[in-house]
Amino acid sequence: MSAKTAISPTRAADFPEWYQQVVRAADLAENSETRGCMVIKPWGYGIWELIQRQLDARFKATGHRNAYFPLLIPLSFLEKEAEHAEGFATECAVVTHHRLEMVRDGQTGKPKMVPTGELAEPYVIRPTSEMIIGAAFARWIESYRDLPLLINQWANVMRWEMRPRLFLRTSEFLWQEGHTAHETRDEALAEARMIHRLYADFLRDHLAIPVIPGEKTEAERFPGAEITLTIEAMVQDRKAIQAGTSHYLGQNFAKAQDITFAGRDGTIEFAHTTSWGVSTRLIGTLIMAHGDDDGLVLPPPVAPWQIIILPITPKPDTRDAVLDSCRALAETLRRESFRGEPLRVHVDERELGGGDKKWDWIRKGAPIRIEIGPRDIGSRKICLQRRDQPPDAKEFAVKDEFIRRAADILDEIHGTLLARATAFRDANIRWCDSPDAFHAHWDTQPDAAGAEGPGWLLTPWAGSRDQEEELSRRHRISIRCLPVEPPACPAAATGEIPCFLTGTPTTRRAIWGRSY
RNA sequence: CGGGGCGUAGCUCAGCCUGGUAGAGCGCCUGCUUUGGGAGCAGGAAGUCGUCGGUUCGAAUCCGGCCGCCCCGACCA
Repeated sequence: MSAKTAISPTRAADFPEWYQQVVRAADLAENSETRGCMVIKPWGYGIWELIQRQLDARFKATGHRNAYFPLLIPLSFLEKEAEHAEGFATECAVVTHHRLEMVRDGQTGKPKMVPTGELAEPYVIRPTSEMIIGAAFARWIESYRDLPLLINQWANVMRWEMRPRLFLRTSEFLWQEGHTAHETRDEALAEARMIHRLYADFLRDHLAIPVIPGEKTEAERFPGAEITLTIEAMVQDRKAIQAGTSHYLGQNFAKAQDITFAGRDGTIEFAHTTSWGVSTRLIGTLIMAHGDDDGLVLPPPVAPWQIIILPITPKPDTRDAVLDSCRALAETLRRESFRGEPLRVHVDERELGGGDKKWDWIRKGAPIRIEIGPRDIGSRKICLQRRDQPPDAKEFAVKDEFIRRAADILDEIHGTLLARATAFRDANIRWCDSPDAFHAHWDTQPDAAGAEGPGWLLTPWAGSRDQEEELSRRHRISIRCLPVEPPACPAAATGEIPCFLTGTPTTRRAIWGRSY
């Protein structure tokens, strides 16, 4: 087996660069001419379409309906909720004109387009849609009978980020944003928590990513929210990625926008609202969670093609027979199903060297590769290769046997990825109950470019916001969440014990880490 | 937005210090040879040297502005 890897540098040598190389090698996306914005290529967009379809089914199953709201939000809308406005103020793209005029350059005579027709009121390109959707909710909701109102939108949003990274933080990104209104605090909280669990389950079952569900501290909350629930994923450089959030907004937005209803006793009340979202950042998380030094590794549920059939055609005279056999196998496999959907199978008939094709699909992360050559037709055998195994690992299987097992193998691959990611995460969360150990943990870690970052700490925590922010600044970390349930962690104490910093007895736990 | 690095062929980069209007490898195209594997040989196509301006007889090369990318930080549901 060759020691050569398909991706250079390796994860260990330079993780950020490795990430970019995987995005390129797997043909997922590229930077565009527009600053901070990406072109999502078919293989990457195919992953997004699958995420979208499968999540959408879960939203529908829990009573939500899709709608669509404007891209442009009147500036005055954003001003209505002070905390919200302040939170997004520094990253808004603003539309100030509504036409262009052709003018000729005085010296060169070259035509130039200049903006003209200044708008009386500028528009903000939505960084999120609470305000424009809230305005609609205010019109739609009159009585308690109109509640709950459960709406979701699939859309693009724009946040003028200072430091973009493909998929992880781009200026424009694709996401879904759920917005709901409820009669009572309890109902709204139940909604926010239900979606929170739905996200955690989705990442586990569809992306093979184990997450830690928890609550954000005040310092990390969504601007304007009362409670922000988050799912936090650990990726292979041990950094945390906030993979999805679900907010209980209290009556803050209802009061700012007059979302009121006539209650059961006839009095006018403010609705309790929620909002929640996941974005194309999930794809970045996926790459960093499962990718290896040969490229992307896709969990089968979101692989645009789950099985790649590679015809081996060494001789022109057997070529047609091999291709026919491959196409027939693909057709048969497509009648099999994986989790209720037909298997997604592709025959790669490109006129390329066999090795080129094989490595192309390794880099793209296709879960299963099947090779069929002239000799296999007679013997009814296939050569099976799995992306959760080394590139040269192969198994010769009887074709009919494989057809029956295909979906199970995909499940197995999913299980392998989830188990690996879970083991990695659990091995990199440590219990910490003293300030000295806490500081030492962050201070002694190498600050290299490679995947050698410090793991997470789990601590008892009863500190103040100021104390949290001081520790965060000092070590360039943050409280990722106050976990709903503390993760498996050797030596972790349970029950009411002293806060590691203040000594105040507490049952609360915090997870600390560096994040993207 | 601060600090650092960079922008030359599709990709990775050399050339820049010591100005004289472009090179390599990979990839691509063609042909031959190979063929259970990221092949070999030969030939070929491909670049307004990020952009605008300045210095100069002459700028990829020197100087300045701007744009973009990468890393670190600040910021960031």
